[in-house]
Amino acid sequence: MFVSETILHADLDSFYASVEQRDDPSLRGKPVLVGGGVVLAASYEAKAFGVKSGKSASQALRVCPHAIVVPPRMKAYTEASRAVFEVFRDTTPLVEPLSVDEAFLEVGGLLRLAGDPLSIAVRLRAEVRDKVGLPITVGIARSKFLAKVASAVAKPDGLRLVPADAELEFLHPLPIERLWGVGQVTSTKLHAFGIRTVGQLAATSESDLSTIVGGGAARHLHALSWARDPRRVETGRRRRSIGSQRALGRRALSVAEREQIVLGIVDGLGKRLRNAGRFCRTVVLRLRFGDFTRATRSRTMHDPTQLTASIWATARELLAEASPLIDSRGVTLLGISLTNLTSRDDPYQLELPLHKQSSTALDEAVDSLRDRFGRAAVTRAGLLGHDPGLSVPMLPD
DNA sequence: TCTGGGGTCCTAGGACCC
DNA sequence: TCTGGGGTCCTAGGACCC
Repeated sequence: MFVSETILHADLDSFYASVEQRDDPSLRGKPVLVGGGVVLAASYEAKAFGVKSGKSASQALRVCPHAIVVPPRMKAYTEASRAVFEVFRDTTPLVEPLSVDEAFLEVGGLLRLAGDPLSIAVRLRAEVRDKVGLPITVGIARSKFLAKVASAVAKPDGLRLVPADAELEFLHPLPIERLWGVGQVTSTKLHAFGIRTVGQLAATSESDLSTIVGGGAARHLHALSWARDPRRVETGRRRRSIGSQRALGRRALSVAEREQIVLGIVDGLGKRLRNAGRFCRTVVLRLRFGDFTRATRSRTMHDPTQLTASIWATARELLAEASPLIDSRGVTLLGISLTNLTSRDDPYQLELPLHKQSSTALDEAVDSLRDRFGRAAVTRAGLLGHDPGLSVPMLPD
């Protein structure tokens, strides 16, 4: 027996709201909104009224006046997420998390051990329901993209398999908004050319498409519309950035107040960095203004760091440089992102143009490397043996 | 009418190096 | 001395997703 539909996309339904309904029986079967100023999650009973997450709570209450608003309990969601991922990893070691509430699972190698993907998915849903008490939807297909579309179509509390020989039948009638990468902007552009369904997009040539959305997006969307998606399930993906931000309201803040806020953010990020055993090299200051436009200012440091003091020194410089911008436009949000993340054991690539090095220059290079990595780690012969670069373990801070 | 907080990926120009 | 082409890194902005 050979099965090609081996990728599962597992997605918890209205995650935060489902946890609230699980923990408070009086909320079950009722429209529930999680969040304060903004709706973080809406139960399906609320979604039936057209409530979407990301909208303001006051807006949501206008279309769904009898909705019950509850404050978020992040700890409970983190714990629920951990329990669900435990079920995922009991199912297969090949799990690729996408967020707190969804993941891809590759189950192709489990045929003898655990059965075909459909029965694995049935069991997975039952287990999440039994052990964690939450509804979960699973899509099954030959590719990540189709598995994700399948679960989106099957929601809530559903299961959907897209057979390999019926992919275009399934895909082409769907609206273009189902494609990964089509949001508000792209969908408006495509609608202007009469392209509303995936089938219509597939019938448009890639070169015509590229005049509407640009070359990169055209290639990507055209491939997806013909169900071409070669990406495999990856287990070892690491976070590429961490960040934190604060909405400030409209009141003008003094320089000291702004610094206090950013220092608080940096302090939290430094702790997260150290807990994760990671280092950053680039600090990004994020700003949002009264008219909702945004700006960023960034600086890359010479050496990777996980120390709050080093990050703060850079963040403070960026903040000072952005002062004129802030004073003239009025800032309503301050945030910091840390990128260019590395770990202690990542190899650090040194560029040494050896063919141009004089003997003296090489000696100097050896000395400076020994200063940094220790005498034993670097030899002159070792340097000459590597052309043009040298990999040594990174030893930040 | 009013827009939170956490992320990913892509593009494009300029500096710099070979 | 003038010239080209290619590659990488940094910065800024933007679209998109949950």
